[in-house]
Amino acid sequence: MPVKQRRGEETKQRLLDAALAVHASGGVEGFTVHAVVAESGCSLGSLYHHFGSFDGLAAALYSRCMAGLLDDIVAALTRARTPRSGVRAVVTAYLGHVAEHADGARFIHASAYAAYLPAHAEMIAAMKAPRMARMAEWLAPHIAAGAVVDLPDPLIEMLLIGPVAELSRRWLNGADVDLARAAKLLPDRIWASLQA
Amino acid sequence: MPVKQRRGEETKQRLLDAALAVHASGGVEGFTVHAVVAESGCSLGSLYHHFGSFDGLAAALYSRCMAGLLDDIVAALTRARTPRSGVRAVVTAYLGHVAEHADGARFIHASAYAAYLPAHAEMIAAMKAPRMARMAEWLAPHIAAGAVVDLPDPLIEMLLIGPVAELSRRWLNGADVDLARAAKLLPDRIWASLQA
DNA sequence: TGTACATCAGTGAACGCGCGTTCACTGATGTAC
DNA sequence: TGTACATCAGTGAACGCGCGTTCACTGATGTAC
Repeated sequence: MPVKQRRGEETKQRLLDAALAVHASGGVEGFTVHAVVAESGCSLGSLYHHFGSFDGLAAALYSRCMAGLLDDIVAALTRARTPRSGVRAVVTAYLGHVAEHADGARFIHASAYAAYLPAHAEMIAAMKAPRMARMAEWLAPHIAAGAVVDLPDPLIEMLLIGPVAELSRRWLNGADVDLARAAKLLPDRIWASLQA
Repeated sequence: MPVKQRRGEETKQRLLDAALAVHASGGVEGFTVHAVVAESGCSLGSLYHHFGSFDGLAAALYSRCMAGLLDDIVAALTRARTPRSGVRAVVTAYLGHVAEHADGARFIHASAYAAYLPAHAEMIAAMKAPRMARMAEWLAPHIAAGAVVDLPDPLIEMLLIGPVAELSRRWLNGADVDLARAAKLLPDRIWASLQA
């Protein structure tokens, strides 16, 4: 049986950290294996040893960033009781995460049309599925009780996440947007669109 | 004085058409000068003669696609009288445009974090400004009359466009989404979030 | 406890491919007189 | 009307750079007995 060594995990994390830093400072254009390796202090061979390919590293980084975002949202949602406070929790958790982890959020958004997502679709789906399920479980009783509109599957998510995601995208692109103010004003407006 | 020749404009359009086709079939990864030139039947030199660089061509294509989308939205909005019908007009026009010009919409969305947008920011801003102004003009009296919520600048746009943009992104990425059904259900929900 | 050994982890020079770009050139167009 | 000529438009082989990847190798770790 294969016996993993501890330092291997440390090296992987160091490479992922370096990749995020390179993407944050150099954008999609500066995001290359050689730049990541130079930033990390690890060797090129180590990167390939642990991730198999540069796309593999990018997919792993996406997965780590997205897990962080979803975990923050799920945690906030779990604390909420009413659907209205649930909407507020999701919106503020999303915007708070973006503000606090701007580099990770930028990487997530910039990955939208990248080839490494379809290439590692199963791994990413496995990461997303349980977290999305917890959100759906939270929401279901409120839909059943008639408090939240009963819409075809993705539309509720679109109404809830759409405005927040679009706003984050602008802010991440350097537009002059006040996230804190949006976190105060948007929840009630979005709740209005979801209330039955 | 420089005298432009007619065939120049035809060549430019042929190159832009080819670029869109290449992006549609090969994605961001297949989107290269050589692929575009091969698809177009024009020469590499012609591309550089007219666009200066490959980024220049990409920016011009983005501008053409975005102008098409905004023109459709503005035209639909102009026909509407009430704010409620205006919201419906924008949502259906956006989704209709995406369905009918999927390649162009995909190029727009995939360009979000590309380097050629900041590099040609003035040209793109010049294309957007008058169209955005017409939408703002349409909306202003309804805000003044107290029919639409008075929110800080980008938030109204986020509430209106966010869910639609996010849904389009999913559909363009191949998710199983019913755009026609969304066009029927979303407008009233979005209107609920904008009504004062 | 200590030594042998299988396997994991790490190294970095070298490679080949394909990218965006250049450039010296020919051909087409439209204006001047 | 016809010819000269300036400029626009189009051509494609060639170039160099930087990308992702490979590979033969050394070193570290942890288990077996």
